[in-house]
Amino acid sequence: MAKAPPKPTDAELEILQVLWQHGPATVRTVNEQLSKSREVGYTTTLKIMQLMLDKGLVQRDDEGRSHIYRAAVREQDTQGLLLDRFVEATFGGSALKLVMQALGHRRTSPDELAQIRRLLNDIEIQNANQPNPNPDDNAPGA
Amino acid sequence: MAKAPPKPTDAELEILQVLWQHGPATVRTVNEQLSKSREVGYTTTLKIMQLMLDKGLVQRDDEGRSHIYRAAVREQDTQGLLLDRFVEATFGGSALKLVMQALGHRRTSPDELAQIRRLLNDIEIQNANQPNPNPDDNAPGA
DNA sequence: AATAACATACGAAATTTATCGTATTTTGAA
DNA sequence: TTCAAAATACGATAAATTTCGTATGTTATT
Repeated sequence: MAKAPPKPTDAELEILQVLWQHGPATVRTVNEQLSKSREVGYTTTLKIMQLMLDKGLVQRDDEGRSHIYRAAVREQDTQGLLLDRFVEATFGGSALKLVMQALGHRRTSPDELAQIRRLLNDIEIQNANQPNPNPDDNAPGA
Repeated sequence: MAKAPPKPTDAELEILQVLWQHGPATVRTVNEQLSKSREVGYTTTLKIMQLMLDKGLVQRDDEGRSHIYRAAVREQDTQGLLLDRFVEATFGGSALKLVMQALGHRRTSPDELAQIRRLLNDIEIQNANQPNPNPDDNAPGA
């Protein structure tokens, strides 16, 4: 079984964001996107993408003159992995604290609040339909 | 005006967590707490705490034989700072996506859901009473 | 074929972080 | 006072990350 790719670094995450949003792209395209927000040399981007290939974070099609890179990890999986680590390091493992901080200390639009309410409803429906998917979590009987 | 302390590193954050929870403490005490979850040498902890002093992340009382360190940054402020950076790096700046991921991809207890609902209610009351007190505060170039 | 333009490969430097060994200082007790 | 225990200070190393220069290879055009 192939080893799971490691946690991406900050620079790698920037590149993944571009690939997730844009789809498969050349080094040049990625570098142009990155250059919109900060200055970065072409060979710097190239090098990082080559390292990402070694780590299994991206795949590439190297036919033709320039190679086409694509993300080899999914956006949601990666965000989830990073979120777990972040919650652990910063909020002592409490996702609730994170959400409270995120919602409580910045402006949140009515539309966003509505989306979150819908999500809460969905979750509660899930909970109602499958109240105890992991019996070890709770005490039996009740 | 004194410069704001920088973003703490992972090891520094670990130490801050101890100081926030335990209150002012010696290097030895902090090191003993850290040693509960992983192996770390005394002088390693000492060194990091000295660097944190230079950076302004902690203060210390150096009377007596051993120095007493205390956090110089508040827990909520620090979490907020780190959260901002994390949201930017991982979710492209969308706090909504972060919350959706945090709530959607892990089990959330009914009690936690209730707390979040209460928070949503509070926020909407705030919004209704003071729809937009300071429009320039948020929203850097989207 | 020669060449300009562009692409990749690779080595190496600079930074940051984390770690720890050793030297020095302080303090309390013998 | 002398000594041992414990604490701090400091230097150095190692690993990871980021950066970029330079060498090399490829392609299309003239």
